[in-house]
Amino acid sequence: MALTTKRSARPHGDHDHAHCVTDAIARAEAVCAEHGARLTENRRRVLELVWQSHAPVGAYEILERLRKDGTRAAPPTVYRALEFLMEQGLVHRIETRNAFVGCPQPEQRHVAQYLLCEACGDAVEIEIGGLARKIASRAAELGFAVAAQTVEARGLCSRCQQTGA
Amino acid sequence: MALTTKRSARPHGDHDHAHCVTDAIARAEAVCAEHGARLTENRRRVLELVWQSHAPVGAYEILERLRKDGTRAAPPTVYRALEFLMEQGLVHRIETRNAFVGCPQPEQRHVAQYLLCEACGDAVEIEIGGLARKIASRAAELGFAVAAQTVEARGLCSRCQQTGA
DNA sequence: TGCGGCTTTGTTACTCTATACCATGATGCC
DNA sequence: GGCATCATGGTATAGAGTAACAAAGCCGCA
Ligand SMILES: [Zn+2]
Ligand SMILES: [Zn+2]
Ligand SMILES: [Zn+2]
Ligand SMILES: [Zn+2]
Repeated sequence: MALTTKRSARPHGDHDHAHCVTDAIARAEAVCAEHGARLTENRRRVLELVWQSHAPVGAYEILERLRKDGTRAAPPTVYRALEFLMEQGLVHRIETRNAFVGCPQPEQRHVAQYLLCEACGDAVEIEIGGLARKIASRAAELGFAVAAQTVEARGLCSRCQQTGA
Repeated sequence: MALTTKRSARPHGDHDHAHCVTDAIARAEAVCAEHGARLTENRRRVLELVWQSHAPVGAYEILERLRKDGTRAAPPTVYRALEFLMEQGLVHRIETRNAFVGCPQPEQRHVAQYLLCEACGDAVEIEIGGLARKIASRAAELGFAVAAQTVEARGLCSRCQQTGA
């Protein structure tokens, strides 16, 4: 039973998204093994559901999908899995949407920076060189010690700009 | 009936906070006049309540305080006022806290960037030179048109670092 | 093999945040 | 005064997140 199709994966379906998912799971296994953490069935399932699309997905949407599998899940089930996945760096939270998205680079810890398309909902994780450092160093000048950062830009992706015009 | 005191204003009460509030209101009047917008009694009151502290305040906390005034307010009352105040640039939303804080520079539109202390709750609005531009230009390289940005850094302010140590 | 401690999950019941919707009232322009 | 527009009141409900406690699974060790 395929979780995803090329069509549903990305509004602009131009890649083999099934590969995104299987690849993400495989890498998650490796990351968890490395960390000595247990990627249980629930956690793996939630990760798959998060990876169903490149658009951030809400916790309650995950919950619905879990229930369609026949499992009787409640909110804590989902939130606990998400918490674990975030601790492992496998999933990031999109603050401006109260939603979650899979990380394409879980092997190395990083500050996540996002471009969020307001038309198609897509989220693209980027890393602007020196940006995180710049924020931390400016904060340090003010005596502030940065522990975590959130950088999210909203607007229109290139595809949606063309479509809308 | 004074809205605020020096003590309650900032965890590290080292300034005349009453002045912050009256100044903020005065400038809000000017900004609204400039925009041809109406700073009604409700909106002014909500703005005052937001300015009660330099820590972001939740919508329902504002609601409680409104009710203590004797007014029978409901959530939409608060959210509508906040929406208006944000449109006018008088208030910013802190995404990582689902809370709102007054803008110290409402006269000129800008992207708000914040340092958020996890110990005392204080929010300091900063503007890191070139940061917004850098984000927008990197996005543009990827064909993405940025409409709005969120930049929030969490950690410890200088005072709380000393206190904790 | 069975015991004891730890981690993970199930379940219930909330709290907090935010919005949809419709009715009512105020404002200002002609 | 009539009318459009803006602002508020008020109810109900949707959406997001957590507290608390019980049950089950896993692991190392006797
Ligand atoms: Zn994909
Ligand atoms: Zn798009
Ligand atoms: Zn102040
Ligand atoms: Zn502090």
